[in-house]
Amino acid sequence: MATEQPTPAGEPGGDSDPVEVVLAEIRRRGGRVTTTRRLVLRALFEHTGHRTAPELADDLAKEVHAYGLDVHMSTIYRFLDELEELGVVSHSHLGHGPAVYDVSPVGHFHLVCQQCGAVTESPDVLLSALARSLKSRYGFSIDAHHFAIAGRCKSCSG
Amino acid sequence: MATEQPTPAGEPGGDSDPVEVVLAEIRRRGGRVTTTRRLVLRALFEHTGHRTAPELADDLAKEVHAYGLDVHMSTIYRFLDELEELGVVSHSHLGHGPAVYDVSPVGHFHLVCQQCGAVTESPDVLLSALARSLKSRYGFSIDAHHFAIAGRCKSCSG
DNA sequence: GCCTAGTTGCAACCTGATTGCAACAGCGAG
DNA sequence: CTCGCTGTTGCAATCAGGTTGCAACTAGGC
Repeated sequence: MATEQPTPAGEPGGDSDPVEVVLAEIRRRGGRVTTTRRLVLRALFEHTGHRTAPELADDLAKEVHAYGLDVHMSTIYRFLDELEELGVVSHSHLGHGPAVYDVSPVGHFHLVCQQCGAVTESPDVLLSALARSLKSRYGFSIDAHHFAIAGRCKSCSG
Repeated sequence: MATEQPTPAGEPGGDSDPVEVVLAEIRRRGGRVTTTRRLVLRALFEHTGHRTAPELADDLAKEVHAYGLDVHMSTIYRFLDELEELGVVSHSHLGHGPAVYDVSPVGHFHLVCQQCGAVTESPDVLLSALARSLKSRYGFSIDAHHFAIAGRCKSCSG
């Protein structure tokens, strides 16, 4: 196992490489570790920003060519699905194009009920589409840390 | 653009029907008023919620059947496009399904710069996707009126 | 009533995404 | 090391939402 691929990043010790961490988790769940999956994960983690499945496929097409492999869209979608279940990535739909996949956000923002004061945590990813819209339209950057959304929680909105 | 304005002099008879108001605006722009368009508009205004183009088409298929007409998807999409330019509706992409079209929101929310205090207005529609996500995931209803987003404006984020 | 320019129906096409299935391959048992 | 179970992949077919080019049609100004 963990046949260390010569990682270009030169990470000391396999554990710090998020790619290998995820692969280990997959294996623990009874999944198989394949070259394709390692490559998809690498492409995902390489660029911190969001990627679409087609973009991913395109990147892989180039990199993978060196291995004489061909990575199909269906494979990518199926794997991304699995990664999402694993909590490694999450996807959201922006505008017209394809869905974008982000490596799961660590942050969250807060929903505050104006009636009962209850606070609900929501992952930042729900905000990403809005954040991008506001950024591109007004040049406005949301401050996620100081960000709370006012409204009514489930039990108070009845 | 002359969105419907409540005339101080009082509403003359037929003008109160938003469908006819929009049709009048279309005609004034040199557009043609057709039965199809009247029906699409009626279907749009009938349900206040958001509708998808396929839903719209489905509704129309039934209603229009009485007129012996057939309304094509392409026609609906083209007309919705035009309505969007007119400012009558706006569409947004939620989840996986088709885009949803809403009769244009009247409201807007505020972007507040934490550094210089500048306030930017942004149409509520940018919030609709977020609002729906929060609603379906947490049952949380955003209060758009008391809603301000904190962050940095264009000039302060540099 | 005529003509022009806006509209419509239609069919072909595009992209993103999903599915069924046969072939393949990881990896643990033996 | 080999075998075989089972997860994974490639592929082609399929689906859905959406767009476009074009010929036929018609609203509405003259």
